Amino acid sequence: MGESEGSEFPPKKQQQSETADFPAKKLARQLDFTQGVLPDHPQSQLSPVVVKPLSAQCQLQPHPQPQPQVVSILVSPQQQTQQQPAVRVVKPESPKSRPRPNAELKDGTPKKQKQCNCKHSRCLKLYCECFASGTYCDGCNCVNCYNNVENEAARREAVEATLERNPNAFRPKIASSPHGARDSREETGEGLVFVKHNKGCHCKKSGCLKKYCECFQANILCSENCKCMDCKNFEGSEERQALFHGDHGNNMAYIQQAANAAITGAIGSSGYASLPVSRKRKGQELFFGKTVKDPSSHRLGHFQQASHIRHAALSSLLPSNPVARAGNTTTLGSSKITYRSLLADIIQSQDLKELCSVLVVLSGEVAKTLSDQRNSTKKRVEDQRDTFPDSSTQERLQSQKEFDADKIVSNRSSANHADEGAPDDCSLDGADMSKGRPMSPGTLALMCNEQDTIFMAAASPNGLMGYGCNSSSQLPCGQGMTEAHAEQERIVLMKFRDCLNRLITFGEIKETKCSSLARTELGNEKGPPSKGIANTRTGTGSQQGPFSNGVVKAPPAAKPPQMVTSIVATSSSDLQKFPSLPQNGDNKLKS
DNA sequence: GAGTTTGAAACT
DNA sequence: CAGTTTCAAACTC
Repeated sequence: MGESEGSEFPPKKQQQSETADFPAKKLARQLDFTQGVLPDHPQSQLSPVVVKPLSAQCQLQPHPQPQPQVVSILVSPQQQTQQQPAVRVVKPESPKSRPRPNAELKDGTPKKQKQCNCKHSRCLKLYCECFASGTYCDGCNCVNCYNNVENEAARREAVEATLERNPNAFRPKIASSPHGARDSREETGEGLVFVKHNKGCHCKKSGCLKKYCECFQANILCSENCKCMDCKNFEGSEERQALFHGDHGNNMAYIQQAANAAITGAIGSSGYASLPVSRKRKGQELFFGKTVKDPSSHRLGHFQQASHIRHAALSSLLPSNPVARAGNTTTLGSSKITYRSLLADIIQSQDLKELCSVLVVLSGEVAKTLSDQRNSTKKRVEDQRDTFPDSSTQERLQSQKEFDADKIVSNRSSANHADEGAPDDCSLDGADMSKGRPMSPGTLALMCNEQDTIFMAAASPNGLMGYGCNSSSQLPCGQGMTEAHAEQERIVLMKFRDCLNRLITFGEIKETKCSSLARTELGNEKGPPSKGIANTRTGTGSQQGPFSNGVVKAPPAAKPPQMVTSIVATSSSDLQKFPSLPQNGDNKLKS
């Protein structure tokens, strides 16, 4: 009733002529809004992902491709007739992370768009979810809707009014904490992300455990921003845990799927939606200080806590970079689902460099060995030609030469396997990389074309490819050079494959641990809930993670850097078989 | 589906 | 800023 129905929204025909007088600044701001791209609103570029309520969040949702989406409001006027629920076009994406609880179906399938049911607000106030989310009403069940193209003037004015009341009205309510305050943080599949409700809720009766509560709705814990009463939406809350763990089975499957996805990379960014885990308890934890609390690290988030600390170093190769994505994911609000590969912690950018160095060195060494081999063979042939000038002997010598070349390959392969010792390597080696396997003309042509530009260029800084060049210079491109590079490529690829295999193995180990952890955690939480500092983990302790509990056989090197080092170290040991291998590279790997 | 409850938004 | 009203979603029956 408080809204003067008539005066506040003049007839649309009139209004549309008024809009031209907006100050430029205001107009620009409105344009931001009307285009669905709000300033500082990164999540507007992400696909809609739905935050499920705690009870429903146990299923792994298919992750929409995070392809950027222009969220300009494009609903055509023809489709925007008021009160036309029958017409249902795809609504532009919400630029706002305002909780959109109905944005999905019960089975977890994302729904296109929330349909509002406004009756008295004309869909021009924040009461209206469509309006609040910066979208036109489309196919809604609203009455007397002005949130459409036909009433753009009125709508714009309403936007203006709303922004004057609250400049952040259309900004995400749920956003990452700019300073990464540890309170109210959320552990996601991607490591810890600091999220909180910007304004906080003010719930009184719901205990912040119903969707009336915006925090709960957004699947975050209440934070110090909240002014709620009798809040139960904090880490360690019995009520909350009871709610959350209503369905262990799904949760477990969820975690398992997540781990599998991370390992197999079946999902692009691989991973899983953020579990409703660990955040901070507003009251008690603030009382005890922020560094100690975080019993958070409870549940799935255990092993991800370390990654949270180190995530800044993750390379772009990794499926998800928490740092890069934190802004997006955390401001998603309703679409706050994050993904992270289980391998994310394992590889650091420096490790990739090391691996590349190893491969380059290995390549150079192969080239050198080949070159030496050919030189010796050639010399032998020449010597023998002088002794046995007959053609049959020449053929035999040629065969000998080819045999020698093959022998090099064979030696390399066996050397690779000799010191790897990893059982998981056995199945893949050798067979599919058959030595002496003829290369297709296309491959040969490719090698001839690329060798000087890519492959050799990569190694040339070390001067290692000089061997290959020397070798090549002695033989026609189609033969010696090609063979040399084929061999180099083969060895390098094999080694790279071996590294990948090892990486997979580590990932599998990690998966196993995660699964066991999840089981353990779920089992433990059936018992007395952790509250306050009782189960507080220290920051350093959490680094160690739950893997030290012996539940799962720990890998030889549990820490990511060590993992990678050991992965690459295989190459290092291989390189030792080459007497002329530069020591620095070896030492580097071993260090 | 109707009625009730709830808390954010709007208003005073 | 606090209190009240309005509003629409969430919830209950």
